Amino acid sequence: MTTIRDVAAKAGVSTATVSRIINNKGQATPETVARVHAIIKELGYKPNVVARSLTSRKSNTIALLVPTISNPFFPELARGAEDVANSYGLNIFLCNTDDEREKVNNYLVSLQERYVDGVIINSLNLTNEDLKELHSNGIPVVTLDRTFSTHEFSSIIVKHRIGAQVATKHLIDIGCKRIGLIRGPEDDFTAVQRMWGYRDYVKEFDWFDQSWIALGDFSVKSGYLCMKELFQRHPDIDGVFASNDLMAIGLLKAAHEWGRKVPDELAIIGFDGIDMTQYTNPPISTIKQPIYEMGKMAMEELIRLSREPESDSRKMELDVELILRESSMR
Amino acid sequence: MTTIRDVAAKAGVSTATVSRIINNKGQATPETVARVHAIIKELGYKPNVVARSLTSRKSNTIALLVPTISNPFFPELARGAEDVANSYGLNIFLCNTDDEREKVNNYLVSLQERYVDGVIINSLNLTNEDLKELHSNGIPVVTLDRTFSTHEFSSIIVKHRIGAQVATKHLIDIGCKRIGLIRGPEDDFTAVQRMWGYRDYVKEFDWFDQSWIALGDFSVKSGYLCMKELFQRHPDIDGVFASNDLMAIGLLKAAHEWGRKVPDELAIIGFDGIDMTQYTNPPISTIKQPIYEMGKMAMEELIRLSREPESDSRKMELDVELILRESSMR
DNA sequence: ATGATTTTGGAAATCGGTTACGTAAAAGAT
DNA sequence: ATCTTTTACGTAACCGATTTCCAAAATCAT
Repeated sequence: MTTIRDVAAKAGVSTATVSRIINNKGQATPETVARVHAIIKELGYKPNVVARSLTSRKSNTIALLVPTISNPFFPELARGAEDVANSYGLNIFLCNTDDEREKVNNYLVSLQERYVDGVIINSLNLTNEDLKELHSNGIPVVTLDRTFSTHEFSSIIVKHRIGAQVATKHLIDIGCKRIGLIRGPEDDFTAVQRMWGYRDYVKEFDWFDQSWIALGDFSVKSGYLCMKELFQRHPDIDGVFASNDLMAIGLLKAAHEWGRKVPDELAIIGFDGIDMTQYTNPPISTIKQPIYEMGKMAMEELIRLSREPESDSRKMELDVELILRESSMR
Repeated sequence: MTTIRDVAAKAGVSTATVSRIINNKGQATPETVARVHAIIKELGYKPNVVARSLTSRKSNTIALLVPTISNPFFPELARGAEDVANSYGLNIFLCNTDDEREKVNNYLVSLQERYVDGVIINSLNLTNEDLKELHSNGIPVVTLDRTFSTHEFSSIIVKHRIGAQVATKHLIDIGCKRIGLIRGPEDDFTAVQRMWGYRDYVKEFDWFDQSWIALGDFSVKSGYLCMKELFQRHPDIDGVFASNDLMAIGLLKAAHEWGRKVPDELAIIGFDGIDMTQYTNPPISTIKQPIYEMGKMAMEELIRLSREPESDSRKMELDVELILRESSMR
């Protein structure tokens, strides 16, 4: 391993000079600069990133906290973030929190110790205090799909409520008369938003009441179970908005088993826009979120924040898109 | 931030002593140990991991190199690895290589600079030299689904060929007379193994020739396209082994479009055992790999290697399991 | 009680950089 | 030609640990 001292010795200058030249701070004669660069190349010198981290308190590393990478929503997001990170020479720590308070906390502690340059976080069980702490340590944060009252960090939010409105309206438009909702977890911001979007459109119907809403947990299986529940409660159901695609896939399976023809007897629409929805039978209509884009934007925002520490945080809202497929074509 | 000096000062000892006590090396009076520990607790002192890395040349970090986390095979693997890592207090760098030589290379360089403690790698375009270099830097490596002649690192391999044999035999057993293969990329080790497994069983039939093999790239779309190709070449095809589940899903879609009833007119089996196969219509039979387990084992092996630097590397082979579902039930 | 051996713990170098401060030389001003 | 300002670069402290080497103190042997 060649160190900055080797370079300095061979170039006949001090390590300070070499350091200055590498980071082009301060000034130096063109000749010195050239000579040092030549020797750096000759020796194949590369600054030790760990040593740099120690003084700079930066690590060229970003942490990505997600509930679990197993949920197909997140790999896409991670990929978007990683692509940007990679192009800036940053590495990514992958952290699965399972939405558990303790894991979130452990990660937040260990990440700060490692001088991460920023954190992208999508997780329940994230407190305002966590974020304050990061902020006070000068670590920029971008939250995904969460809102907080404080304005010390940026966030990216998808228009869940509007998306859910579009989905519900679409079912109404194609002639559905009894529309159920399979919602997500009660403490999940996105699930709540999507539920409101659904309610915005069905609340005026006199058939509507709470019993048209089944409580799922965003897993395929829960979509399946919730659909069975809805069939039992309301044999006359003819349309369902599943608040994510995985549940829509489960729902579809339940519909087949129950012998309901999709879309003719039961129209279906999901939310997220994961790849798989186009390959089910029939393909499932969905409200597509710009997942990859979100990852990209989050990372870009983080990079911006770390380059301009004094700049204001931003709240961004992303549009969703209705993707029409066979599951809701009549 | 409280440093080791703060602790030393308050305890009235030197930093050397504190360091020794923390890492319990050397000896110290029980009283001193107790006092220092008390003060550590009192001050909430935590050793700075970056500073530690600088001297130890270790980072408590493992890198995971995968082609792309977007492929649903890898999140599961990553999750297995992360769970183990997390329980040992290690963090994971997620690296998407897209199987590109340049990305692999860039990562390998930057990871070594960061003193990663080990690398789990699943990627084509990985050369023996890359591995040698890691080895000479004392960085343990576990490769997944790749074999190399050198024995300086561990590897975990799934019994692809046997799995493919089981799959093919299964199709024969249920009465398929004309069985096609949708294989994976030519330079992919797993794809080649699975192809051989298929050939092992069909080579004896006189109907068999190369035209029963379509070349896919492990994506859903390519499964779809390959199936169309096979239908055109062999309208009498009545069974297909798709060498991964994503392609099986694409294939299923093609079968529907082509009006072939699955499984009665066309039996289908995939490979991998990704979650989604149980939710398609019909659910797809598959050869299940222990994906999560693989990630776990890889990480455990890596930890073993880094704790016992002199120990021998291991080559492990994992069994696969035939999962029977409707797509191949007659 | 004295010398030999073992414990305990401190001083200082080290890991590989960055940076505040200072000084000598060069450039500019009068 | 002299004084001031600027430029170029070196010295040394520092980031926060670990570790080698060594001395003082404690324990043991005779």
